[in-house]
Amino acid sequence: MPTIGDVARRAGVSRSTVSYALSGKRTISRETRDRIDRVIAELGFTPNAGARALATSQTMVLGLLLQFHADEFAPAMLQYVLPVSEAARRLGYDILMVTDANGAGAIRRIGDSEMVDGIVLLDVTHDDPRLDSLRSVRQPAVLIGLPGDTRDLDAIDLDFSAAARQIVEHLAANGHREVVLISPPHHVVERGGSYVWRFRDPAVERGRELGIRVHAYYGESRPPAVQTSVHRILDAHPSATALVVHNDATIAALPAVLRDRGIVVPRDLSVVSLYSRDFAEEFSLPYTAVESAADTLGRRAVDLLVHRILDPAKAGPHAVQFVEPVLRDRGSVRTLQG
Amino acid sequence: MPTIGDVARRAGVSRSTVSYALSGKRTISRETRDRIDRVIAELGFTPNAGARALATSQTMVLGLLLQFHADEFAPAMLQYVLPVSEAARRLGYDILMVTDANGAGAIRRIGDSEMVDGIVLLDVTHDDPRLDSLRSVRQPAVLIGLPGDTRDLDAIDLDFSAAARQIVEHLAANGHREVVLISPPHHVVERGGSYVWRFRDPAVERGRELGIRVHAYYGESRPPAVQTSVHRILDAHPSATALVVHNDATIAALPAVLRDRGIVVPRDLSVVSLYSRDFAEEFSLPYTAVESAADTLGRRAVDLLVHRILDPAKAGPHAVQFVEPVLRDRGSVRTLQG
DNA sequence: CTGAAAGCGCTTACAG
DNA sequence: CTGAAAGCGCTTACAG
Repeated sequence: MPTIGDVARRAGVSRSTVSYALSGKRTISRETRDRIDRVIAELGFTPNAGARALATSQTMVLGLLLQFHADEFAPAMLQYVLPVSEAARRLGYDILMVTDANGAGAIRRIGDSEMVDGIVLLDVTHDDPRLDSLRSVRQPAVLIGLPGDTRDLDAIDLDFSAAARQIVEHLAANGHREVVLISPPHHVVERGGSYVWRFRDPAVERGRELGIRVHAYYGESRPPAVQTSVHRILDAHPSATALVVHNDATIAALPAVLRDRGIVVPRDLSVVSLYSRDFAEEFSLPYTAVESAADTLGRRAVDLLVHRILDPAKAGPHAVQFVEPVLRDRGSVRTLQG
Repeated sequence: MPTIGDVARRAGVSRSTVSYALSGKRTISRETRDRIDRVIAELGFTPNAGARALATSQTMVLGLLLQFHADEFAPAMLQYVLPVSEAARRLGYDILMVTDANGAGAIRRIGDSEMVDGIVLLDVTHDDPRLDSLRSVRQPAVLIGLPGDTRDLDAIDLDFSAAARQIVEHLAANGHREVVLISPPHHVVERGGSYVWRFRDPAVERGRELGIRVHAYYGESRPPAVQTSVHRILDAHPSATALVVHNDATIAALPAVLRDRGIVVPRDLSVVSLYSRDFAEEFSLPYTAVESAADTLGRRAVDLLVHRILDPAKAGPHAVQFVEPVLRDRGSVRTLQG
């Protein structure tokens, strides 16, 4: 690979002039610039990223920390990865994807060695053991998800509470008085997946206010347990008129389960859920749903992070941002006669 | 962050001594080493990755090129990502994940700027437009998948031909004479997904040799088209005794489809497929299958790549490696009476 | 409008 | 067993 020195020599200028031509940080005469450009093209010169990082203290790389849980429905993860990666590229950043089982250690490793300018943390839990590392590291970070303590950190997540209220209100407006809620599997709660209770509790609460009984259950993460659990839950509540599903694995399996039971939606049962547009497409789900907007979350997380990297002062104090969910009516909720 | 100079000063030695203590590339007295180790721990020193890369011309990062196709069943992709990432970490490498729509340009970018020491290419097509870039770049690469022209490149893939023969032979051994094959969707062929014909053609051929009629069809990538296509295909061949599925979306939907038709496997129909163990678990699939071994492919691709990075001479000429598939009998093929 | 020089933080021959 | 120095390839004050 040619270096900036090769370009300079061949163009008959100094290395600094080539550098400034590249960065545009000072004015260069038309002819010099043209000559430099020509030589760069001839030689196929690309600046060495490591050297540039060393000189500028900027790597133009963001760390993306993922955790794969063996007991989880896999398609969920991917929904964040692509939007994050694309948003980063648009802003000139590459993505260092880190999947170490020891996330806290990995953060220190990529942070202290200055491999990245910032970090995006996925799949954040209530008591996430990675947060201390994150705070100990020079680089700013953005969490996707909501931990118990967000001190010194930026976080962004869907407003699950608002999502729950929207759904319950939609059901109330259509005359429903008894509904069943299927949350993510219980092990997600144990792991500290706060979105479980941040959705469930307001759903129950808002139901109470509106005179709706909400029977809350945990779902399963995989077939065939998913199917049998739904059967069991529906068997237990024959008078419920609607099913609220906050669990990807369950909703993906639902069409088959309902067909088995001879249930037609919304004639025999109303269904509302919470999933992303991508997910709905992937599994061709016909249900009214609050959109979890993984792409919006991913994109905004990156925007936030880059903003804080480039202009920490202007980024202001650390904060939690909640993304307002949008209910997309696909007609799977029946209007009951008073 | 403290630098190697800070450590040296505090330990009362030269920077080179600290460096050698870190790398172990020359012997250091017991006391000096202990002193250095203590100071490193005290200061929390971690070498700067950019500086090290500049000095050694090694970044200890591998590029992983992914392509997301909007028309594809998403869970497939993820199966490779984790094994690649874990294998890389075990060997001391991090992963730069690149999802640019313009893969060829991205390869040049991360290659020419020396951001990576090597590249793993996923989702390789027959006429992959990224291969020219790959050849133009200094770094070695390993493809997962098989292009038409592998000149100057290492590639690794499942031996789809052997997989097809194993399956057909398994059916033949159990007395089947007429079977239906569902391949991936036709757009995968158009995109140059050679694994489609590398499986289908030998299946048909081996069938001919063994006196088995193989009716070959393309599947769909999503519900509900997946389901209706299976119904249509089965309707067309009432006398077929077995179904061979080489399509993730189809096999994931199959349990529901067969239940709809009142078909019990293997009583009424035998089913054999081709998928990974992870996939089988994710969707709880009970079918006899040749395992596509995404984890083995990912791991061996990384091993190969790192081998070629560290010792190009010993790595020998570029080659294509085929991974021998293993048929895992789950009892979904019925033995027919002669 | 441009250049010479210092510096970023490492590694590694060269010397002793 | 250890150190002084050069060098990796950039950027950016400092000077003119």
